[in-house]
Amino acid sequence: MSKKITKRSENYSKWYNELVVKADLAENSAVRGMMVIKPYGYAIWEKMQAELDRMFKETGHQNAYFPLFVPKSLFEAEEKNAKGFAKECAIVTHYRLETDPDNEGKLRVDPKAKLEEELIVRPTSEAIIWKTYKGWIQSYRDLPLLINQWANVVRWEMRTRLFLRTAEFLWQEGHTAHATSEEALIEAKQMHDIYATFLKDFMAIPVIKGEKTENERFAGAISTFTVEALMQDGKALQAGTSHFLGQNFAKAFDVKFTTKEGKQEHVWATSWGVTTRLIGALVMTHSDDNGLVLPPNLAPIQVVIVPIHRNEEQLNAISEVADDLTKKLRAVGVSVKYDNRTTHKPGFKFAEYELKGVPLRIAIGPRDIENGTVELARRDTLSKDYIKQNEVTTIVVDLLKEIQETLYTKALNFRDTHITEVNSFEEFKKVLENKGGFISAHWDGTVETEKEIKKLTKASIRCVALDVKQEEGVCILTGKPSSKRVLFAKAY
RNA sequence: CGGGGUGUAGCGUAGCCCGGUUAUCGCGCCACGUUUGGGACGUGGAGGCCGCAGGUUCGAAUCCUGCCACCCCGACCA
Repeated sequence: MSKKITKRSENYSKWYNELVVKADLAENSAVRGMMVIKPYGYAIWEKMQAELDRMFKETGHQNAYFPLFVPKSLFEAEEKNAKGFAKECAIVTHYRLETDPDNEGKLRVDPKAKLEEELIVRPTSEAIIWKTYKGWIQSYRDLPLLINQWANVVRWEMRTRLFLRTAEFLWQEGHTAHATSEEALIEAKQMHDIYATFLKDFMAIPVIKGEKTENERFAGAISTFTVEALMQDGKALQAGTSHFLGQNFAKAFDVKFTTKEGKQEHVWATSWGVTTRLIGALVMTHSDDNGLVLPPNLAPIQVVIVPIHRNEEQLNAISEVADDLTKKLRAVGVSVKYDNRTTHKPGFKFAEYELKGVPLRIAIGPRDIENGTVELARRDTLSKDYIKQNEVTTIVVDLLKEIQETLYTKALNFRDTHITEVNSFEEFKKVLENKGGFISAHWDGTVETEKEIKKLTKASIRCVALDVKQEEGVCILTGKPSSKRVLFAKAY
């Protein structure tokens, strides 16, 4: 059995197997890069959704749902946005099939059923949402409008990658409208903070909060705030973005409101989103050679109980203890699975739940029944201990908290030791090649230089950190003056 | 779309250069029995349009042509 993961760097997709599979839709199908999220993977997404949704609602947002299809004329209304996504759109041109007279039992597109106007499958929903907002906003009393949508979007990327860049993905997209520029900017920053907090507290992933350069900015945005994470292989991953859109969309869709003073003004907008890519980030941040390692706050199963027995009599005695523990743990909000399958041996189950990243495992055998103990094993450290049955609940609760913190600390430590300051282009290339991670360097602030560095090294500017300190220096490529360092990295 | 690589059972593969019995092996799957404190063992069994189409040949997994798919690297991107 070769389920054990031997080489971490080889391919993260081995870890994904528990969570997701590539969609096997049809032979010769043009559909590529779609994924099927398995129940266990989807359960993680549901937990993420629940926590994010709670945070959104606590900050005054509401959920709504907008259509999947965007008429082309609507889509092209905001020019920059349309241009940015034009190269990766799926387009609906017909609405009916008919039996193919030349091909028994087959269907073909009915040429008479051509749509007058093509429909774009949303790559993002700004257009359709702003078209709708136009009808909802008349007065300053209608503002702010704070709406979020949980949806799927389609981006027909030339090259897809499981989890990180699938052709269809799930996400949430928030779209807000405000009376003033200041208020919109505060909203964009607030959501940026919420993402950083979510990543830290639930995913145990440390992020760098920063702003994107003009070159990396969202199409149609004035500024893009990003949370950047670092994966175990030294590559950076954009984990979430929040955009200040200015009045671009309000102007494109003519969304105006009457101020208190009776003046007509365009509204100010934000949009922000995170996607199923976060599951990829989770996997690539914490997992080890034995498989997934899930932070307790997101693990669908936090504790698994495995019985060890020779006969039915023993199993019954163990089940009694297991059921009791299950009840007590559930009472304090711990999700527990008692795996009493008799079709698999304990060793098999141990390996299986390690692969699935279950944070804690309790094994109960005849010896434990005699001694009033259980064996408790941690997924993160792979260490084991015998503890008293009557102490299980308190120890488990504490340990889940501790594992959550340990995972974060470990990831933070890795991240911090992989931010390297360099002062020359030679040094830059050397660090990039040998160590990876973020490279903090001076840059002259031009798009040309950024593109040139990317061309030469494949590294891009991930962000200008919000907490960056002013510091005189010279651009590592051009030698022109620079007032602060920016963070470069190779990215997914 | 450009460069490189790979398609053999659910998964991983041998065979291909040099054409020739019934296509190899491991995992997984099914049945029965013995097992169960770290991925059990034995016996028996099922499962294959050898990516697709065409060609060469007495004969093709193997040689030739075309196509398709997937993987890696670029351009694009959350």
